[in-house]
Amino acid sequence: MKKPAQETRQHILDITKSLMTNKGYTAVGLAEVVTAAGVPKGSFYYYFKSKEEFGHALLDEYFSEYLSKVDTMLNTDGPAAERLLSYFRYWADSQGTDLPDDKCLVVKLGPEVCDLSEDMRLVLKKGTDAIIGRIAKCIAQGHADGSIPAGTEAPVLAESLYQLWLGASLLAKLGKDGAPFDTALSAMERLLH
Amino acid sequence: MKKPAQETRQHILDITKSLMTNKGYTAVGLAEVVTAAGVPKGSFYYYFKSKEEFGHALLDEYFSEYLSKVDTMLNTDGPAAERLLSYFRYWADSQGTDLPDDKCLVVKLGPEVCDLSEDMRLVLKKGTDAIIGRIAKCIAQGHADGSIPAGTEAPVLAESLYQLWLGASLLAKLGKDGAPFDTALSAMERLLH
DNA sequence: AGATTACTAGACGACTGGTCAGTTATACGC
DNA sequence: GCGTATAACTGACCAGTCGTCTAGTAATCT
Repeated sequence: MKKPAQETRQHILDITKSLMTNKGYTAVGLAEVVTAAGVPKGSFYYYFKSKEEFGHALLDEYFSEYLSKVDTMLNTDGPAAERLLSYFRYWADSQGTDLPDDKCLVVKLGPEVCDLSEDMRLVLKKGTDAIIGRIAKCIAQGHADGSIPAGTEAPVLAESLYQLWLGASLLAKLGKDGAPFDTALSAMERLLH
Repeated sequence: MKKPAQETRQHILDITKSLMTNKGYTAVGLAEVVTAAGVPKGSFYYYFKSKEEFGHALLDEYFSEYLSKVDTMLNTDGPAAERLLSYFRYWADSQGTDLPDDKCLVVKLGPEVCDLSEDMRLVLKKGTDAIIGRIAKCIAQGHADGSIPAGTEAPVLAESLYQLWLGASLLAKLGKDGAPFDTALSAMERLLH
């Protein structure tokens, strides 16, 4: 009957992600977490030393998954400009109204938890820096292969694009409508040329 | 000894704004609100029928103040491009690390409360639409007076800029650092020309 | 069998948003 | 001026939930 070590811990993390995505960090209580995961309440503190460490782990997990997804998307063949475009098309698709999962935790949890815990803030900072780094790398490749005209330094342009799409996600969330992504897409095209 | 009608209500709203800005909606309990405002707990429910209505009022208040500030900034003399620039310079200044007040509630509370209450979501939606509207109007004036070259329709460009700065605020919050605003400023300049 | 690790039940005190009977202040009729 | 009706306001209290902890059981290893 014994589960492999840490499998339960992972299960809690997996199950809870969509809970957090929908309701936020503070609004989701431990009781809800353990019920959803089908884990006894008392066990929670065996796997996590506090709710904060739990949130920390959740964010860590999220970024590592997200970054590996980004890496596969940005490291395919073809012109860098096209790869970049397909990444942001994926962004628009996944953040659209419907799907419950895969939502951007940076937008949803970032503002809430970064003031609650310095630890979580640092995870968010490191994660977003990494994402911008991947975008910057792809832009630099675009400069090299000629698919993206030079003009703005890759890291700066990358941060601009990320900001733009973060803001678009926020507006899409507030409006329950994917239209802001069209706006972001067109602005991005202008920034790239 | 009697206070003018609704003065206490207003006082609660005023005092609480910075609390919410720093800790978030769910994380701030009624007890903290009433203590900070120096108002008896029981009175809270005389002025507000629920915490949700209170949050609703807080956001309403925020947008009305913010919009009037934007209006005075965007309705001065001079070329529209300059007025626009001064608005976003104010944005960068006010959202910078130091000042406790005047923080953008759209970034801080938006993602958290829009899933908690449809009412609050609609206030946020209406408010952000209004802000974008003011920016769009200024851009249109810029098209007319020649200070902003034509190329992108004013409403679309306005939404792009707002997205960009919203995202910059989020990154600035996560990094406790105003650098993202420089990035946004330079991206904005490219979008405007 | 004994030692060690893996896991869990349940209760802890503090605190949550919310209620309402009761008190205090104002307004009005005489 | 006084009595009374009405509005303005309040604090003790509610049921429920919060995150946390500890004493304990169950499983595994030596």
